[in-house]
Amino acid sequence: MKLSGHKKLPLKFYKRNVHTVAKELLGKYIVKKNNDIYLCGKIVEVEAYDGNIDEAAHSFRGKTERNRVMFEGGGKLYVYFTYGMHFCANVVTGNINDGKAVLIRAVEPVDGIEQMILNRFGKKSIKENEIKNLCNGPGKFCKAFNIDRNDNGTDLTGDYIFIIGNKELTPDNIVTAQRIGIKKSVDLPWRYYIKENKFVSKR
DNA sequence: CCACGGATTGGCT
DNA sequence: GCCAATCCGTGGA
Repeated sequence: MKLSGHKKLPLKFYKRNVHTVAKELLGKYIVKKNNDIYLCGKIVEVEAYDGNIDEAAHSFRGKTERNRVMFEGGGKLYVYFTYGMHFCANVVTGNINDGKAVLIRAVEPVDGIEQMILNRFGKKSIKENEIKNLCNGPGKFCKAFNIDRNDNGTDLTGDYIFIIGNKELTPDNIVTAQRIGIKKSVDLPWRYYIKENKFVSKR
């Protein structure tokens, strides 16, 4: 795809309500420069986390060394390590000290797919019907995009990791559902994904 | 100070 | 469907 055809999202985009940002991130393209090539994926599934009222949010009990990026204001990438082996990436939203972020749960591979395959499986190619397994989960997405603790705190208005697109890309068929894999605040319907998209982690 | 368990994944039954 | 893998931040003692 042509990166030049889309505009990089400005800081203003991120400094808004976490649910507004979550839904508007759907359909947009997240880009990461990796080994001189651009990895690009269409965001198809996200979850909102709000430290004020959401016990499942890392920010719920206040700022710590681990979650401090969640408090640095909209437009940063918050990356954390979990289960002893996986990384998950979040787009921080709102203002400084809000403690709100959007977890990227799944993307549809668009560009740099060979490099994603290499990052995920350490080999050059996979079967065509395995492509949907490249980034259909928060840990899988980070592995494919080579996102780890070094990327925590990345400024998304820079040219290393950023998100591109415009308002027209926002899908009109967004499903709202309960979040996945959490034990607290399980009833909050804060998971959003594109209806019938094959690259969503779970339907 | 230390035991617990997690915003997950993949392999095996 | 079930469960092990494998760190390390965090909360309770």
